[in-house]
Amino acid sequence: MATIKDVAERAGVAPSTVSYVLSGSRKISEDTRRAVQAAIAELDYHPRASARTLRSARSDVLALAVPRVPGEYRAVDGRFAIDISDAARDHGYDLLLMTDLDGVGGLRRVAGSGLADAAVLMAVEEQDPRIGAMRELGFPTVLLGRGDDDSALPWVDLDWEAAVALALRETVAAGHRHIAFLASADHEIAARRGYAVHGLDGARSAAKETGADIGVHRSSSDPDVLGRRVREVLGARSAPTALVVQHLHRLPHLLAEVAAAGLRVPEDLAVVPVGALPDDLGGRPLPRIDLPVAEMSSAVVELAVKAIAAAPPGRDTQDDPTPGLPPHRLIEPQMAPGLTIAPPKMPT
Amino acid sequence: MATIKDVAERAGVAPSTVSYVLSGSRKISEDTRRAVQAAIAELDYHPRASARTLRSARSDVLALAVPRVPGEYRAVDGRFAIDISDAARDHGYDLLLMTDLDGVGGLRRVAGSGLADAAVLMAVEEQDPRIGAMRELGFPTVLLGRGDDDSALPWVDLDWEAAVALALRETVAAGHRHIAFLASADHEIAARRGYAVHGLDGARSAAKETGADIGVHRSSSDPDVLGRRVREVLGARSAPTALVVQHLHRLPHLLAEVAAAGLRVPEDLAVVPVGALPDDLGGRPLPRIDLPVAEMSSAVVELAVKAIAAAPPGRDTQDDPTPGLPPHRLIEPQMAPGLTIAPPKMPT
DNA sequence: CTGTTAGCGCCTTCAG
DNA sequence: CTGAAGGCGCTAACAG
Repeated sequence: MATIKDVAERAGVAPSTVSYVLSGSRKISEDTRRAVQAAIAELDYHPRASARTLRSARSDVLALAVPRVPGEYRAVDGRFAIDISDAARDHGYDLLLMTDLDGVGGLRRVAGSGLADAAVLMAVEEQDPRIGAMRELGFPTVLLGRGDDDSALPWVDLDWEAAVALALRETVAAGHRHIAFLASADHEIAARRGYAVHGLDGARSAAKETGADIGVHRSSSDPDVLGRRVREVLGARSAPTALVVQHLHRLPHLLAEVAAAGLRVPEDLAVVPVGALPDDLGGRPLPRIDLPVAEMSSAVVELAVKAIAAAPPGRDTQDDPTPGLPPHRLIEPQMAPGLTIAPPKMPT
Repeated sequence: MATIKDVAERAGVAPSTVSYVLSGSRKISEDTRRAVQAAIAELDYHPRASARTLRSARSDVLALAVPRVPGEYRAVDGRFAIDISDAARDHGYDLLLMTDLDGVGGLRRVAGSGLADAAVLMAVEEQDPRIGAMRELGFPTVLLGRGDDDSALPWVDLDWEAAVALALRETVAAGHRHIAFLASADHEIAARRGYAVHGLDGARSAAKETGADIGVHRSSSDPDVLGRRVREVLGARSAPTALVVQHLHRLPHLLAEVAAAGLRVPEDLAVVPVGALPDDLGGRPLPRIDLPVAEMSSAVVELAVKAIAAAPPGRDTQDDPTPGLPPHRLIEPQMAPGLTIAPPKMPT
């Protein structure tokens, strides 16, 4: 294991010179630089991360806190983990994956021990205890998904209101007049999750704006309940010609219900998912609004890096009066390109 | 940011005493211990990870190298990342997610800088350059999936041969005599990927053992090609009554083809996926062999921890003659409980 | 049973 | 333009 001293010796210079060559924070003569770099290559020298971190109070690591429900797995978590890792790398950071079953303990440890410089909190819930804990510690933290209190911490989220409104507007533009909107599940709405609430808002404003007949229906995580509601909606007297779906967890199940009702997609019923991951679709090329994972990941890392710059580690910025609101990024939704919403069979 | 010195001062003891209380590597009187622990709690003291690592040459971090194809995302990668993180935590390790687009560079850096104590390599390919690089560095490394050379590094994999054989045997046991086995895709077989090769072996041995008519067909990552082959198989004169599928990437597409051929599942055709993730199934309760992600994750972390213990960091063990073969874990496949394979409509 | 001390590898003043 | 020195926080070998 080569150290900076070994490199210096081999290059015939002082250790500090090697350090300066590495950091570039001082002018070094061309000859010296070359000698040093040759020595580095020959010895396969790598600076010890721990020594750097100890000195500089910066680890160049971001922590990603993934919520974990035992026995359950949400595909979106893994997807974001990978993309956020890519984004972090682009900014010179490594990513530490925290899947803590016991809530806030792991995050406290990582923050307190200086293992990471900032945290990204996924799947933020109302009254998430992690938010308070991180604020109390004065630890730079960014939320993926809006919390209830916009002034608390920086955050990034898809603009769910705009997304649902866009999907509905496009559906109307395709000629549909009777549209069903399948919103989030009961318990998500009851918990006033951001995406659930804002999605409903979007449906409301689209209905007002377009004047179309838009029926709003809640989903359910119980397949049986969901199936019953879908059958009700599709079997009603003035059945919808299009279905805009925000609750995608059971989309294949839902499509099976549609098929079982004797309806073909999209001839009899256009189906438009909102906030979709590729896996949600079961391989079907539906017109849709994708969840912009890469863009959200990039944005959340950018905010994390900014938060680190604003709160230099090593000093308690706890009593800092937070000059102004924390920043946020509301990501604009877009229809997936290259697909069009089929028109209704018989326009009414 | 409290240090061990602050704690010592507040407790009226020496810094080393605090250290000993923390590590438990020395007898400490009850009174002293209590005083120290009170001080720790009052100051909310956390040991600096970087200082510990610098001293001990151990970071208590595992690196997970996830292969990345730009613009592509494999759901299985995210799934394993989360589960391996859980498993690492159980062993006292944190997990660093490496999604390096430029191959072996990131791994070298993490290994050389001491950021991690060991690496887990996902989705190992034949002739994977990362394997040689890690061996050369003498860095503890474990493979998730078999490489071609079993003596190279410790590894963990599902026993794909047993899995395919089991699925076929169970299908035969359900009464089927004409079975189609949809193997891995052309390019996977051409590349001699472990799971592809071993899956074919399993089909061969099951055919011999049961005497059933088992047709082996290669899959394709091209949906059109796959569709054509499936139609051929299902439309043949002696059409199969069951389909055992190892290539799950396009399962929903495949099921759509089956439906388009006018066949109902499972009445007309039993479908049995092998090595499935929940997402692969599109919500359908098919009889199947699941990919045992949790078990594989746990096993891979165990081997990584053992590899660390065998190669104490800080000393070059490069010239160690590797006393005996590296360990491995071949995970035994199991049919998903609570589901049965439907018998054929008209046994032949 | 507890205290003192040296040093892990690096960076960054300060001197030359 | 380069070198020497101190200290980041912690642990483990030496005292006592």
